[in-house]
Amino acid sequence: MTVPIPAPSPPAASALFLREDEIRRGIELLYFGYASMIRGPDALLDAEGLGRAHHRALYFIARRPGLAVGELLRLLAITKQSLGRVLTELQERGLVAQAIGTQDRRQRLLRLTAQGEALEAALFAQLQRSMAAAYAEAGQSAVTGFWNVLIGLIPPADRPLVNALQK
Amino acid sequence: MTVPIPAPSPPAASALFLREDEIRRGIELLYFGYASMIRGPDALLDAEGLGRAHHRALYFIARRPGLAVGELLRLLAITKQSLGRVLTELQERGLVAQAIGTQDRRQRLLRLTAQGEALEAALFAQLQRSMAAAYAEAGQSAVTGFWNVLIGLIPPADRPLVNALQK
DNA sequence: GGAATTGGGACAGTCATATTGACATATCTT
DNA sequence: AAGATATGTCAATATGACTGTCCCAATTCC
Repeated sequence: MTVPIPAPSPPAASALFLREDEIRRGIELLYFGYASMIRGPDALLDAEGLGRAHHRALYFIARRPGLAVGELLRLLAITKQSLGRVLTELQERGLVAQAIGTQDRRQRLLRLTAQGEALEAALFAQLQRSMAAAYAEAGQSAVTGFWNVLIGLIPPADRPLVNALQK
Repeated sequence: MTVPIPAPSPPAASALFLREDEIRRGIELLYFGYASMIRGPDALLDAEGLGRAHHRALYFIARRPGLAVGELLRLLAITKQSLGRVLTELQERGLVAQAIGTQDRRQRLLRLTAQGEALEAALFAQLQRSMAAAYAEAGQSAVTGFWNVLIGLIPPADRPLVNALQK
């Protein structure tokens, strides 16, 4: 097991956190933490007859109103055929609306309707409940560490895409 | 020189770390971090003709050799019909073996064959590469925060199940 | 000892979400 | 005018989940 070891200087504690058990602990917590979070909105989605794929699309459209279909595709990392069905359904239900791009008229800019905003807000409230509770329980300094490890998991090439979600 | 150097300006969680933007940041990083991690072994799985569901089963059987089918079901949080197909395939390929429980002879205790261990080790190496790099980049104190927030996401009732994976 | 419960397995049908491949149209770039 | 890009659509397929039902063997309860 060859792992990158940061540097020789810091005493004792620093090398230990790359042991297999520590790695497995991180994998498992990431798995169960992620699963627990996304399970929150399931009841609401079921009641609407929507799935998690619809939620992901709603989430990013809410986060970046006016994003183009191609940007959403890159965020979701699925094929346009897969997204097509989801987007069509969301539009048929009046949750999402399209507008033709102003700079590039080939683009279709997506945004939520008032109805879509209401649903997304309700879904978000479920995620928020989990996340806010976890933040509060762990404390602010833990949150910084949480973010930094997760950023480290994302391939550098993908980070600009993720960071662009922040205003 | 003493500590792994984080990226230029690691965005710190602000004092108002419960604001909507901070919550959304956590949701997004958790989403992309999780997705990035589990994408690592995909090429290997494809080459074997296996899917992520097989990997999850292999992972937990490797982690807890001799666990019963019911325990695996609780970890994966799926139905036994869903697990049934996965487990059958893994056994047909000679990656997983069953033994009758010693205390309770109704139980089927699962473990990896030598072949299964070899495959799981290769799959784990992929996960490890991501996670070790993220740990090294973020630094040890970040890892503690990472764990603590993730633990906070897991409903208290489920935590014993997760913690029991640690020896 | 008999009844109820539990652990595991199996069959059948369905659904949600993803895939590949091919093709079409409008628009932008050069 | 030619080529690239953004989007949409049709068709077929795969994966991984679901519900519902039935079954057997072993354990536990009374």
